[in-house]
Amino acid sequence: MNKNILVGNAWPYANSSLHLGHIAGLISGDILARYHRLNGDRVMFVSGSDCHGTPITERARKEGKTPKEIADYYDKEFRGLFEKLNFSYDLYSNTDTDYHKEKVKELFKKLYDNGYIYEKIEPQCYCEKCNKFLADREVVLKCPECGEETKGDQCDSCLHVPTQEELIGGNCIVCGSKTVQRDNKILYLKLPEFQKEIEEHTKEVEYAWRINARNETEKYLKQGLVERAVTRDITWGVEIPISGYEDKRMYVWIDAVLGYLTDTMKVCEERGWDWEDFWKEGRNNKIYMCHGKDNIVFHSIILNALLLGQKENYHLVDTIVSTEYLNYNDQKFSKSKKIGITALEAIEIYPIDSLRFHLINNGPERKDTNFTPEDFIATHNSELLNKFGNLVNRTLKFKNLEKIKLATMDSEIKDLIEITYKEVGGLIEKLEFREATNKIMNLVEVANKYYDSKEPWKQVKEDEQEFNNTIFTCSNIIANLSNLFEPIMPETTKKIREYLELKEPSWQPTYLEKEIDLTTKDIQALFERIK
RNA sequence: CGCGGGGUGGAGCAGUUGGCAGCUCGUCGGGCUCAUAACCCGAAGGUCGUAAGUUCGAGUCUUACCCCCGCAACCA
Repeated sequence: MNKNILVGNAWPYANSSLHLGHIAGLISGDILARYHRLNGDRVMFVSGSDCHGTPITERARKEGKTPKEIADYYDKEFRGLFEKLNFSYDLYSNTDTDYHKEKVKELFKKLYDNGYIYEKIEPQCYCEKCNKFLADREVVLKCPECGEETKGDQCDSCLHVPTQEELIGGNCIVCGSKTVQRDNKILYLKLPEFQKEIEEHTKEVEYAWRINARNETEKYLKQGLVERAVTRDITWGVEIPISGYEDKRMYVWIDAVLGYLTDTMKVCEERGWDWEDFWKEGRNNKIYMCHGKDNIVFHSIILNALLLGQKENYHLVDTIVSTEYLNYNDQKFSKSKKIGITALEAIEIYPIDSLRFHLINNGPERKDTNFTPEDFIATHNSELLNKFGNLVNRTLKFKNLEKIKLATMDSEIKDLIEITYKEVGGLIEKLEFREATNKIMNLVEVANKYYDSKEPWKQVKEDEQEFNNTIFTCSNIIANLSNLFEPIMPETTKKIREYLELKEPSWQPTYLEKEIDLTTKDIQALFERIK
């Protein structure tokens, strides 16, 4: 009955610090992973730092460092960040490990042997002084459209994309000397061969996708898939396991998306599990991929093509969890303009669980949303502290209350709790996390209303049994909130479990089974007011 | 005609197959005193971007138009 669930979080590129927008997308993965674990599913939640590629190489050259130094710096930063955010990864690795590189080479070789990767000889810009082939972005030329000086991949001023002919005679971005044309060997992935299979698979599963993923993927499929070059003329990256390509490296997107697979293999080796349970057909499994909207086609098309090309009965990606963008005070996050804050800065000044809650409850699920410090503080103070925190306080710190005694649970509340699990679970599986948090908050609100209607401050003087029923019912609501909020606010729910002496959380109604002695406990407020 | 997203009470958003316009925050008035002045009740506030059309009936369908935001950059 229980499923094998693979949750893949996009591999952040180790070239700059992550900001809140990245986290707003990646938090989805942690919600799904935690939710499925509570459900008793076997979960593999993986990610890692994407260390290779041309941008890091360029930057290293400019700063006089090695690409590895740059990648290592950010890899370390990302690890610290995700740990503080309590992302429950089964493995967070990076693309520069020997394990990853070896496995990727095997997978690449398989594609080649199966005929999906083939060699093409094409003339390309070559710098005789630097002694290397240049990528488009490494060629400087005068834009034939607007006349501005620009890089060869796209004109910064008029957005014109130069043709191959227009690049002829451009200059090398490094040494400035005039380039010559020379024949180069390039390996291409035959994406068109997978058009039909990917179309069919997409049709089958995309009802569960975010709308932007459907639109974007359908657009590419409609245009018809085109071949993609999968080799690059750089020295920083995964080697090409084909003879004659010793001086080239793999296109980063190929090795990065295969990281989900190599991470799974690694964890399974360590745990004695069968990695194929997560990646092959007929294993009662499901694959989620979580990332921003610009990553969609790499997961919905390229990764699936790489899996199909193995010809080994791989299970394709089921669900694309693609978020829109998060803006900061109505502007895009920008380092140079100093707009927004990095994730590291955010976790220094804001409570982690409140930040997680706010990024979900205010997250860019269907359209770009806006993060402002004022909104965040409103969420923290008004929603979390006033409603949820206060409910816990007014119950567990009721004046002179020494014990939560076993009593009779209000039956309507009991029904509501049971319904809430079903509804919230359904919403999470439909990727409607915002609505899921609203549903849980609804239970909090009902609890506060119930509390007021019972007036326990009167009951305590007039009818002890009724008073005990009220406190017992509220305590049980809180106990269940610790389950329901577990995917969203793991630190807070852990505190509640300590207060109420609850065992491991799970996605089913939980009720106190023994008296709780409050006199021995130091009950702290769950949230502190931000002023 | 480049592509895409969006315009709903002060703010942020829901509104599935067309059927009395909802939620959270904020504001105002009242209640309570268990609680971190938190909680509860009530009220005000919208001609659903504009115009025309289809319909017994449109926020929801059709057409035209207006406005905002992405799609280039260190950036998801």
